[in-house]
Amino acid sequence: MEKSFEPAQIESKWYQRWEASGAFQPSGKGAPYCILLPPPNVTGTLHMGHAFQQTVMDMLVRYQRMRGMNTLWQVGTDHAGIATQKIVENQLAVEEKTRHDLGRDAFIERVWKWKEESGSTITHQMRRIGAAADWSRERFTMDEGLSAAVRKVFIDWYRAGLIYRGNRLVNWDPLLGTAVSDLEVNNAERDGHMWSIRYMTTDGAESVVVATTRPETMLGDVAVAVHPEDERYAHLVGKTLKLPLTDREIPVIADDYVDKDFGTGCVKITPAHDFNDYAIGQRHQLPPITIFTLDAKVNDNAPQKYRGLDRYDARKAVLADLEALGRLVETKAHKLQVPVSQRSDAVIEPMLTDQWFVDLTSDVQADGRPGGRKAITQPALDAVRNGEIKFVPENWSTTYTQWLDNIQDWCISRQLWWGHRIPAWYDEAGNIFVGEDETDARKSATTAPVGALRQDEDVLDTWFSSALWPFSTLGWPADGPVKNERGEIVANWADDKIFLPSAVLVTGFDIIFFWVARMVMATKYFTGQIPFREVYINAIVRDAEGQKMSKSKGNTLDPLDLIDGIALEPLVEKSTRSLLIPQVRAKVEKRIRKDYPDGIPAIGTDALRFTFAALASYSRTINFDIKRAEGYKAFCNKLWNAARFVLMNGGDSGFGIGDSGKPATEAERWILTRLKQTLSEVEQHFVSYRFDLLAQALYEFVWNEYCDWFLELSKPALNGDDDAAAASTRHTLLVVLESVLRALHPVIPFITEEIWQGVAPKLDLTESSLMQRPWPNADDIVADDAATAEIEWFKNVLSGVRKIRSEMNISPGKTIPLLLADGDAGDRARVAKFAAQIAFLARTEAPQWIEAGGEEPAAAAAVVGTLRVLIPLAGLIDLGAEKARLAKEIGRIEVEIRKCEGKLGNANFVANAPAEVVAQERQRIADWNTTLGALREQADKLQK
RNA sequence: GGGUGCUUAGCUCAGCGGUAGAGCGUCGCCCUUACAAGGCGGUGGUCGUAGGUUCGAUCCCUACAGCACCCACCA
Repeated sequence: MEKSFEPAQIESKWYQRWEASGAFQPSGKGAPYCILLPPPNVTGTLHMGHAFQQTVMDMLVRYQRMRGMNTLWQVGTDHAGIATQKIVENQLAVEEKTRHDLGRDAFIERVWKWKEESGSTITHQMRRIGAAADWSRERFTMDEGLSAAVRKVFIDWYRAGLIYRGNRLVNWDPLLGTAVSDLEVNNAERDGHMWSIRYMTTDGAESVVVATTRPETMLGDVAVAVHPEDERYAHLVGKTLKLPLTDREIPVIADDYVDKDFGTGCVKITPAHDFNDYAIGQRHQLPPITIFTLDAKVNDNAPQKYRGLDRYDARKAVLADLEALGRLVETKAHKLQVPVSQRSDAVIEPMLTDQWFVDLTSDVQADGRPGGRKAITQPALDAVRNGEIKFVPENWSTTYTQWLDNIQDWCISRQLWWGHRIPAWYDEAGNIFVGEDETDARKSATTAPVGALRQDEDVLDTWFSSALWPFSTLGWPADGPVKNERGEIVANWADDKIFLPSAVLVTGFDIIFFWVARMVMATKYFTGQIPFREVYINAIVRDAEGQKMSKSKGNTLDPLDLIDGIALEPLVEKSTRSLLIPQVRAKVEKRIRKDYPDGIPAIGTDALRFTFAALASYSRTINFDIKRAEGYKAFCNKLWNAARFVLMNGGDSGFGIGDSGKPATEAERWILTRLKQTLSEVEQHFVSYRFDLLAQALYEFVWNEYCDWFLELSKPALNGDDDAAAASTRHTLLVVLESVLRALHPVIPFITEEIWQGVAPKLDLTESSLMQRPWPNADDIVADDAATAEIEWFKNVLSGVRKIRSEMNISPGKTIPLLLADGDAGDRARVAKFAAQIAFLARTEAPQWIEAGGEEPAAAAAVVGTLRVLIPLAGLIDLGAEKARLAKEIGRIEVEIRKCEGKLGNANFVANAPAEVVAQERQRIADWNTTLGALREQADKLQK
């Protein structure tokens, strides 16, 4: 083995071998265990969030596979409608073309071509982090099988009356030219103004003042509303107002929606461009007037002079004209929330358009069939409420249920080209025909179409196909094998439905609504099953200071740069490449040069994964600190070197892993006991998804127990005279190492495999890969509490000596005499048993007992129970310093004793506390008193 | 407005009713034959504030303060 751990060489080798051997595919034995990869966008590249989330999934999958489960990690990518279409449109823009120049077919062909060329970047990057996923079953949301599922779901829901087409007010992105769902709209706080405008009554006798942040929409006003109980305006209700700048007259209406105390208490009503106003318009049968075109310019419903103006230009014009008319009463600064499209940053314009919706809100349809709330929403709500689906951490279920309780119908049509085209056709009379294709649509029609049929131009929301992921990837709805474009079988519902429900969904909280809830709805409806039993909501990865990672801040990290390392200049280049604003560029460059003056060191995949595990508590965010990762690379190196030691000294133990008898030494029986405990803990932490505790348990075991104590204790055993002890120790070194490699494999697969290959032959193991080994079962290991007590004693003795050495400044290399006094028969026996270990590890001469009443030289002392461990002072130790040290120690123990006495002296404590707590407290005080006695005796001796 | 978190060592975080922990940092001694990416030893905390429950509170309850995030929003 190399002297230190070099991740690069190891990683490239093992992943290929694993994948080629078919180790990532379901094994056919054991109970099914499935995890669905949240399909990343084909356009995407791997970021820290992916790397973290995928590490979590990979740990679970590898663990369950070792436990013998029939494990499937279902992977694939999402076509990501808007995002992908935008990328290709941007490419066209460089050629000064639009998608319309190409036409629909040519454009889509171009997107497919782009997808084939660069669409698999992210899946290749996934391999770098070691994802043991079944690539042979990789799917794409627009492949043939999944598209068939989309069509069937659309058609079935349509025929069940659960999908409808309607002219509704929707969130319209004027830049992208499509509707978007409520979820795809964010609110952004902007500095704006509040303008107050005077509207005169038709008779010119009176007026009202309305306030608005969007004065241009007055061109579409259909009323002014006041509160029904507002006495100021009661006499005006029913009268009409002259709408300024237009020749229209609009009524004053009364509606509860209006807040009497806000502003003037008068609200202008623009149903076509505001969701609240739309509702009011409906209540009062006021037909909406749309005043914008789909690209947000004023349309022909407005007066001539504003037509064709962009909405913001129209605002200026309207304000100027109102000002000129003396109708602008007030202008004041106002912070407002502006709805912004997540995908384009364009300000959303509510628009009346024809769209397709999934009914999620009606209880019963006109014809008596169940409505969407009953058929789709309620079952999804029940699944979580009744505990069939469990969120981890649990409180996310509140988020989920509250959203479903207040859900709106889902707008599923998008005015895009890239996506699943809606399987609906219109005849010349506007009748709708839905079916697999035009023929099917005609066939299933109840009325004969008028003239030719024309397919709906729109595509479905990306999340529509994502919602089907839990069952569409398994082959639904086909009744036979589903093949990919290369003719390979990727799924077969008849066999694969055993993987539904999957075990756990690992995903971010940000897509609970977009994806999680919709998967539950669709899967419940179409298969009658829940899609997954648990939802583990993973934390969001932030930078070391807890800031959100963003390119414009320059605090993003590319997981591959952490794995491979990157020099400063390439890092600067890469981080600033896509930044167009010079000031931002300069700021980012400065930050990177400050944060990474030497670039980023290569820490390797294993250390990165271990870091993710160690950070994955139930906390909502994890702050990724590269220092932490470097620490875990050191851990990998530690493991590596421990293995080197074992292999160098271990030789061939002469017997296989199964046929060891009782280990010969206490140290072996102790480390096996600790291994057993560690394995049980790790198993629990897997169940509760506490990867931080899991990583910590393994870290502590390897470093603080196996390396710090067992390896050190093994040295005198291996070099001693007792051949049986040496052979047994050699064997136990190997057995514990091999077990811990198995336990660590789900977290750090590469290094454990590499080391295991060296260890396996020594234990006559015949598997070709660590991946084929079973999970180490804690139940197979025998615990030995007596041995554990012996080793705890030993550690106390040794720590005592080390402390003296360190505090008295005795050179670590110097061998010193060691005397023992007092103690009991047990101490005698232990000293005899561990004499070689004590001498070796404490760097002392062979321990000498001072018999009772014997001559005792001035010495520094450590106390273990009644045993005094003495380092003679002569020439080594300053008497005054030792006295001070003892006094400090005595003082510390006296404080502890006083605390115990305080408790035990409290009658209420003794009366009310559980008996074992009282007993424990009595034991503690007894122990402290023993130690204190020995220390005082020592202090007396020194005094003489 | 509704909801959900968080506040513990210099930093990042575990612990969540009975002796305050880890990693990193920091200080001291050591290149001891697995590992200086290391070894050994140390320093460092009135567990956000104020009440309450309890024999006992960092942990449970209440209020308050500060910091995040999600949802819905008054024109």
